Amino acid sequence: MINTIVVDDHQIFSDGIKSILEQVDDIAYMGTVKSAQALIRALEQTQIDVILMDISLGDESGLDITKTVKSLYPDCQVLILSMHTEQEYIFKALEVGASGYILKESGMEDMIKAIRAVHNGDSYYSQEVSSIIVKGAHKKSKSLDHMSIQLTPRETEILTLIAKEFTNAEIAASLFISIRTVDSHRRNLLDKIGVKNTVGLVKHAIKVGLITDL
Amino acid sequence: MINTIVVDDHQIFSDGIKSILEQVDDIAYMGTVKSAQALIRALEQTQIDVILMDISLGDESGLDITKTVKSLYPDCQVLILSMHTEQEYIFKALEVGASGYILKESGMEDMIKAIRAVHNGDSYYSQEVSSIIVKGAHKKSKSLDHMSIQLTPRETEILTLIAKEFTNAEIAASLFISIRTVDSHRRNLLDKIGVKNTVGLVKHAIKVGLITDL
DNA sequence: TCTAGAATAGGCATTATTGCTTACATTACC
DNA sequence: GGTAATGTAAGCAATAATGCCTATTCTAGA
Repeated sequence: MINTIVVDDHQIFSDGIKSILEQVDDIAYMGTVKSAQALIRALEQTQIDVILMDISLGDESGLDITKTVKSLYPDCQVLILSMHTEQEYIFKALEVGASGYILKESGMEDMIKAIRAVHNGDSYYSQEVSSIIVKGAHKKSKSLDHMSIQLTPRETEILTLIAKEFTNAEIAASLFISIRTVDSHRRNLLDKIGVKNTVGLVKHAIKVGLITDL
Repeated sequence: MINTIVVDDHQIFSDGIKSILEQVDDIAYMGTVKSAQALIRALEQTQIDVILMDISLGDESGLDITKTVKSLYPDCQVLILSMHTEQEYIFKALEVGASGYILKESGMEDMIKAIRAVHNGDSYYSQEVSSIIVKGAHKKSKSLDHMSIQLTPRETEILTLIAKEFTNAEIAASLFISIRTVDSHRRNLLDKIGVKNTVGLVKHAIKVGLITDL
């Protein structure tokens, strides 16, 4: 049985989904929520397998919600239901961790197949969406192998100490340099590695094997 | 060939070490430094296998230096040369990552055996030190299995988001609670997990498998 | 019913970090 | 001899995190 929940603030549309899903044996419709807040609450209380997410929510972005949800509940699959065919939306959806993207104009067969697919751990994109992805794919072939970020020896030293829970002041004291220098290195590291804070630095240090004992 | 360096500010003593080591075929004496600063410089320039560390350095603690060095150069082994037989010193040395601890009153055979042992990845403690360790061992049998820190569901959510590079403000927005609440949770996490900053939180999150994709 | 734990939230102070920018010395390489 | 990279350091501002404390609400369990 696949537990599903709908995130949508268009009453009529979600009613339609409900009546469709209730006719399908292996899919359980657990309800509709109209806001991110309500969704989080529902996830905390109920075991949800697949979220049917409307991408054009009122003031909140369905994509942002997706990102948060996937962070908290990675096992919960998100299927985007959208009216938008723009590449930007579709790729953004992929980035934030959605497992599928179908258009609201798709048929109910499409949606049911998609729900089963994403619950199964696969991805699902409807015909139109697939062709859009293919078109834009070569542009977005950015290197996912960021293993090859070149740090200088000094930067490596600094990063190692950061990942050992040293503060900048402690690093400065250990290496006999000014805190300002450690500051500079730290900022350069954020830039080079492409993360936004200490957390990202630590994860990179672990990723590249700079520290082994967690 | 085992490259060794001596950290000691007692000229006569280090001269003695030098003359002993120069008579040993498989051990190279690379010099003596009198301060942490000089040691770090030397490590940056030369491949050092074993550091012979005087624990009773003038104003700097050999133990603190050891900790820093082991953080930066985990493959570099530290052998403590000490006059102190107090349990406290010995256990502290173990904690900061020293591989061996011998007393200055030990014979040169002891020291040479110790250098070879730690270079080989083993530990080495002279007779007296061993018996002191055994005496104090049962007291210090603290649980190394900190896998069993019990976090509440909410704390787990917060920690997950922290480890995903969310700031407190972003977490607050995601979960629809006040920043102050996230603050509180964060402080409780630091307490519970027993770490001093965000870095420690992230590493714990990884350790217990809260986040899988680095 | 009383209590302990959990989640919530705020006050207040201090320290740490990030963001943006500039600068200088050294080394290595062309 | 010029140039790029590296390591060093700082000014200045804003945001984030940490430390220590109190307090309220709610719920589960004794």
